[in-house]
Amino acid sequence: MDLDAFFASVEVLDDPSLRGKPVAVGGAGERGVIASASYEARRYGVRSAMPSVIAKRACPLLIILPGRFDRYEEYSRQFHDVVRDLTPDYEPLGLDEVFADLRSLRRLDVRPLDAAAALRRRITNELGLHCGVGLGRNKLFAKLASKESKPRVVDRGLVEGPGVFWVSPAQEAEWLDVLPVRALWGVGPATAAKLSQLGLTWVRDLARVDEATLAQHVGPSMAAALAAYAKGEDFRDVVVDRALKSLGHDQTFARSLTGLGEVREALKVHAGVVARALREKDRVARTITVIVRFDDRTSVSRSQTLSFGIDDEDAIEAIGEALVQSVDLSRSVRLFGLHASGFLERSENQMQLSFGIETASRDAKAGAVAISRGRQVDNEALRDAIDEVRRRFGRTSLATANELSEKGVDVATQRGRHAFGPEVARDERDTTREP
DNA sequence: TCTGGGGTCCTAGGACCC
DNA sequence: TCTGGGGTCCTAGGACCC
Repeated sequence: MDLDAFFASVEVLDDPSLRGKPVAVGGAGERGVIASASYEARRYGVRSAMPSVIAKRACPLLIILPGRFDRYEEYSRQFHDVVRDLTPDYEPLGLDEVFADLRSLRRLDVRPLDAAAALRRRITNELGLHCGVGLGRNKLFAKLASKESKPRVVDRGLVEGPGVFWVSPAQEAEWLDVLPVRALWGVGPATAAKLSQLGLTWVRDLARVDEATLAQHVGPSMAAALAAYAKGEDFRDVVVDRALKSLGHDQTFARSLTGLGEVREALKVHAGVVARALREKDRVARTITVIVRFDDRTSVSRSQTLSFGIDDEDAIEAIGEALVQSVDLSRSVRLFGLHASGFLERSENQMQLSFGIETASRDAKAGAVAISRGRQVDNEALRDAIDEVRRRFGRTSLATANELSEKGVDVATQRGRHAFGPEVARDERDTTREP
């Protein structure tokens, strides 16, 4: 099941004056891309993943809005609530899509086609959104069916989709027969090119090569998946409650950064974002990774794994600093990313916390972390209060003196007064909240 | 026309342990 | 003296999905 033009549709719901207009969500700048486009925009050829510059050219009146992901998450939760009423056996994929295992409906004597239609009605009535449902014997056919359920643009006009589509077992073979390999899960541009070199364009072509040969070109894992798909088989289960494995923050800059100084400034901001995300999700991370992409779009990454988990900005920044130092920054940097992985439950980390300094001294580059860990314990109450204020009033409602100085506020003259002004206090995206 | 940001998974090499 | 085979963990890079 997946929501139609999700981000763009939420924007239209929240601002009805956008209804009927070509709307997209994405980055509007020179380096922006489209994340989601309304059907009106799609009539002009606007598609997700398209560079915004191209989208504007295709559709000069296109309205490109920045994403409001907190809002999309609210809708996503409601979407999941409706799905959960149907079955608890579902697996979200991003914010706007779920795979659901409907076998439990059999016991209740509910037909999947009826359940799907009822689900669509509820999504429309309760959320004001539209969604398509694809039914099939496994994820492979469900996904194909879901695509078929959607509205389509034909000759610049919009053609309604059926809303619910079922690939029945009897039809599976004929569906596979006309399917290009590129349409399969996991086959992107690179794999499609490799397969093309082997003369494999269609799914039916895959059936005539043996898996070992395939594996030499695309690896054993991909080969096994492709061999299965060619037979209409799909070994992927619907996994309920998939655990989060990593989180991070990447930013492409409108103007590339040059030199260690500018990268350090980005690192500081990123460390704050990642640290807050870890705390919000109640995780501590053992591995910190930095990613640097240069103007020629080549990337390098550096990572370090500690013997204990961290979740505060000072520690993450300290590790990030050491990692950034090991990157040659003589070329300008279009993207900087900071990621955290190797999660521990906070309770699993307690032992490490009390032995933090001793443990850290065994980690080659983690001296700085030991210091900030000591400080973290002292400041935990303050930190939690800061998190809470930012959660309620927006990320920019509080700023450190350093951040204010960077914004040009003369912190020294502000002592004894509230050292913030409207330019930093107000989250520009949300004017309904008064800090 | 020139490509985001949130993620997951796979591969390959090296270090290390038993 | 030179050596294996099973396994885990870490690092770096790449492909892919929404």
